[in-house]
Amino acid sequence: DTTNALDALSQEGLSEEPVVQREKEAVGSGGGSTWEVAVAEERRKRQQIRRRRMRMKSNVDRDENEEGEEEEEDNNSGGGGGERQREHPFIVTEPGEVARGKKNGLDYLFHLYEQCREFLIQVQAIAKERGEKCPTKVTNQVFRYAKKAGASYINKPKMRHYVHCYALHCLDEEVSNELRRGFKERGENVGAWRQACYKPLVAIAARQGWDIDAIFNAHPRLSIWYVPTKLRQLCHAERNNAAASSSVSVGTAHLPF
Amino acid sequence: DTTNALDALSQEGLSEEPVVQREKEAVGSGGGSTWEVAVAEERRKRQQIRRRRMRMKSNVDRDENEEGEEEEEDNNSGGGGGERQREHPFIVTEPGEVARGKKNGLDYLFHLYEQCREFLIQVQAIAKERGEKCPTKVTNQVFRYAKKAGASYINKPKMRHYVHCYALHCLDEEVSNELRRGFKERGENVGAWRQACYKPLVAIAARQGWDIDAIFNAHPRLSIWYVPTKLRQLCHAERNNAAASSSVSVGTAHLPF
DNA sequence: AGAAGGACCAGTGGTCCGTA
DNA sequence: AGAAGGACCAGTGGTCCGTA
Repeated sequence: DTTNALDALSQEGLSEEPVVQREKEAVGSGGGSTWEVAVAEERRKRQQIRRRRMRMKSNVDRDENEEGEEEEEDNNSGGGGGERQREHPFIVTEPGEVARGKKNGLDYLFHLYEQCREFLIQVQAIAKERGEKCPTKVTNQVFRYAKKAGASYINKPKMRHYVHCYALHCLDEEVSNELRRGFKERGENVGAWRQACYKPLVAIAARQGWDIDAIFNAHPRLSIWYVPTKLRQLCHAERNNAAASSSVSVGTAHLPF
Repeated sequence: DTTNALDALSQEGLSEEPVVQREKEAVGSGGGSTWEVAVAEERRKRQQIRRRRMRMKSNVDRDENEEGEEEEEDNNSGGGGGERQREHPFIVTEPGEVARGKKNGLDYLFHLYEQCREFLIQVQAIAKERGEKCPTKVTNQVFRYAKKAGASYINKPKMRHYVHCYALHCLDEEVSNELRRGFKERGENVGAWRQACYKPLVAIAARQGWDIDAIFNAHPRLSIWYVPTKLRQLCHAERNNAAASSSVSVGTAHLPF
């Protein structure tokens, strides 16, 4: 069937890329600024803790090596033989286009969401058979099941990262397709395309009373995914903006306070 | 309003009862036996761990007291002034009957479920206002909110313990009321009444295709409560029993294997 | 620089079991 | 003996950040 064809298409050859350094993540736009400051502070604190822990850990590693032979330098094999390989990174592709080289396309990305749905359906069937609690969403349990079933290329951070892109694909395939074509043409990277998916979704929410949860739940393939935090926040912020500006235009006719 | 009247009714005077010893809990009836053995073993292991931890903890307590003055004997005040008092225990009451003495009646019990619903509605309103994730069930968050709002007599273990009793009250008030009258008349305790609530619920499930989750979700006041594990298990076990015996009666007409 | 995902963390559902 | 509930625990949703 077509499912496995797509799988095979994107699975040959896995990547090993060079390393550079790390950079601070840019803060997303479009929210209340005091809130963002608080978030940034919190993040800074955690980073400190993490770094301290990290340093301690590497000390321990060194200590554990003190006795025993000298390790070969530049040895990155880490002990065992089969290091788990990463998936190829995504690139922006047009609908129907297959990614060339060590890349995966967006049809493949969306296909992963369909696969998760199938795994959920299997988990649900098993739960019902056993009379156990039956998940309605793609939970940790489903990701675990997918891994056991051999779909090691499916993981939670990745799926959560692109949920809103899949949402746009479900809710307005025309708009989604046009966005892909535009971003491909301009040679934008996946991150830029991903960011751009938010805006049309907020526009859809605006037309439907801002209830993004209701919008997700009304769609049979989308209802099994948790609404991403950032999308929810954007809808909320934009609703407030819209309300504020409409109340200004109303308010000036009557009284501002 | 009537809400506060009921509250006041059950709040005067709090209990201080004598202490005896502890006993092993009887295992519930009506499930697969190999499974129950496994559960019992698991429980035994945990008990050992817990007891060991307990012993260590009381050693530490003693050590911490070593320096400092001798404590007065039989001092159970524990340091501060306002020890938190427990609620009066429930007794089986008829519908409309108010419990006498240091007891609470079952109308009061069911009233607590209505109060939780009101707290949930408030939590939902706040979440929507803030554009945050909106709970559909009575979650930890709701219990925390209830406590902060001063309803310290509401707590999770208690509410979860009697959910199925409330379910029967919601789903078939006639049957629920008759059960209460019968158990009161025979002078049964709350535990016995609570156990007896399972059977009519399973009968209701049997009539509706065994889907206890669907039954809970279809009822507006019940849908906000998680289906209790034991009720789910009983429905599952009974469904299998029913299927087995019907397949026997069918099987004998054709072939047993 | 951009991206994939191991691994962490705060707070959850669930309920045991020391306590009154 | 029967019951109320503090407190624990395994596994969750969420996502950071060291890694390729």
